[in-house]
Amino acid sequence: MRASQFFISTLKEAPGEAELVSHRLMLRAGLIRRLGSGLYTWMPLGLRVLRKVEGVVRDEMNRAGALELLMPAVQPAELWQESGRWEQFGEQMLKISDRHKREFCFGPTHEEVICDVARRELRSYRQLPVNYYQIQTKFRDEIRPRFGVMRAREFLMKDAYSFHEDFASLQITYDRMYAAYSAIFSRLGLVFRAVAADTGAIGGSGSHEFHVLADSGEDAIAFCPDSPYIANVELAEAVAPATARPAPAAALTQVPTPGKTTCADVAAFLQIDLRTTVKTLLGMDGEGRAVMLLLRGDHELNDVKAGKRIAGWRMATEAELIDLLGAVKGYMGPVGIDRSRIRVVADRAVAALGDFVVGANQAPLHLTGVNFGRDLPEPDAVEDLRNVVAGDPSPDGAGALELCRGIEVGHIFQLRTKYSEALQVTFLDRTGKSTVAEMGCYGIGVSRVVAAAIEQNHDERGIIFPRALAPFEVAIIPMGLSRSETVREAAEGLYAQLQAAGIDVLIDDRDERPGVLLADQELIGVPYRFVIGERGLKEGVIEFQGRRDVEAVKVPVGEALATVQAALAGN
RNA sequence: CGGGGCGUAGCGCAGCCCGGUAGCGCGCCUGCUUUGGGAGCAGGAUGUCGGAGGUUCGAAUCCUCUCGCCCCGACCA
Repeated sequence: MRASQFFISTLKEAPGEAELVSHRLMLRAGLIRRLGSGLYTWMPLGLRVLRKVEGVVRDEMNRAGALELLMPAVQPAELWQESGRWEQFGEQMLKISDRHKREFCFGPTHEEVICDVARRELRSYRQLPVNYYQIQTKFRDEIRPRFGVMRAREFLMKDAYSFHEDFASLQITYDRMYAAYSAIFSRLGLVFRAVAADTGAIGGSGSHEFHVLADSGEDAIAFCPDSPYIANVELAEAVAPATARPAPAAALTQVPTPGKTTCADVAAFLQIDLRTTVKTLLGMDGEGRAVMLLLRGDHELNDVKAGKRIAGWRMATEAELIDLLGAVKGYMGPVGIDRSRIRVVADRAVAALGDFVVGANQAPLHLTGVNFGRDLPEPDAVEDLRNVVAGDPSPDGAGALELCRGIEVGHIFQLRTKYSEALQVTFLDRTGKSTVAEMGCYGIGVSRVVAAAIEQNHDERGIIFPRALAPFEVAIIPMGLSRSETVREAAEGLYAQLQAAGIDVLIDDRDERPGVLLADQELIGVPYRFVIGERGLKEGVIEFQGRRDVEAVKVPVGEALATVQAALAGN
């Protein structure tokens, strides 16, 4: 490609809207342009990158035996009513109606549609297993779109859905997808981890998320450096303390703590270890019954876990709080409450505490030296309610957990029969019996991968694309193209040579100063470049430099092709 | 949705508090010079000051309403 014939539109300064590095760089490099909140145009340069990701994904999906199809982006409401998700999906779904006032949605996902395809087409176990996939634009009306293409409302996704005669077959395909995903993200040159995950709103049983590791990631991941254990913090189990609860040693004492309404404040004020304080959270279960959650002062509630242990869990409203405990915000506690009205669920760590500190349910007072069994009844239940923290023992017993952050770029689920049941995807099994198909689903956020890759690969000059996603693999940058016939000949010669060799090459023949050409190449993230100038040509050499290299190397003109080929092969 | 903030030239911003009819840098256009790291000089173009209403002799500036966007929390690829 000739830069003069292409469209390179770089910005020296990033628009103020962009916060995240990848977002700023994508805007500055002219990969994307914003149309509205969560809506982006992929400019020619950015589209090349997006297409490269697609290409790798498609290639590996095909290799893993999946079949590409393309479903409509717009889907009729009836299908979603059938699965029960028309209402359930809620505000995230963009609902639209046609001229006949018939209702549709812009597909946020395609389980319903694929099930419709499957139930019409699949009749016999002989047709199974099948794995259909598509690369489609999705729309989810996110509560808060942000970080550019990272959490856009409209985004490009690869979604695959497999159908099986039994669970064993699903397991095989699931494992194959796991392997395919690993191959995809490896080929894309990303540092990633497959992480045990919560199944979230989509439902089902087994599930893994694929995370590109980056400090800016929105997900927290717990892993054990001494074992293969790795899980999303949402799911990671906080194991019960190994030590038994100590016997009460201190007397129950009421202490005034004016203005100290958080555990940290109270601990600092009383000069005690934060780990001996207990925080009290009041909420409601799905049936409107009050539940009090007890967590150690240094721990955080894990909402996903709470939701799983207590069906319909939500935090209490101000009014409910006043009704149940009086207006004692900041001074709530489990001592002396009406246990017939309020169920107490303690986190495992709390259950192992003795002589702890809680709010006294009276304005400026806390209680110290509190003990279960003596000062208040044992909790009604002891559960794992908290987020793990660094240093917690690994659930597999192999060592201590550490935390890192990741960007979720892929997710695979064993859906089992949740959708196939609702939408009646049945087939005749080996015995001639009508059976509901087992189902798996497998997503990759194609557009998000681009942002994640940049998040992981950049420096102060710009993007450093891994070869597999780079818009161009090599840039030829001639110094003074318009002034030097020698330079022109050498540059054009190399350009033709690289093109003939099938290398994705950009020759920057724009009438710009050298500084501009070099800066643009670096911003855009082309992984390799040749700089061709009269100075070097006099000695018969041109300069070759990898985007991460500090210095260029001088290469004899005749060896240029072999040099890039070697570099590209090693990448 | 709740909490914070911002809308002034293509981009980044100043001006607003204390009303007097809009400015800076980058970019863009023309010419000359320059040419191995985002050039120099000279000349030039560009604004419904987000929108509507109000106060005022006069509004980017004050008031009211509205729209859009960004940031922090619950969602997800």
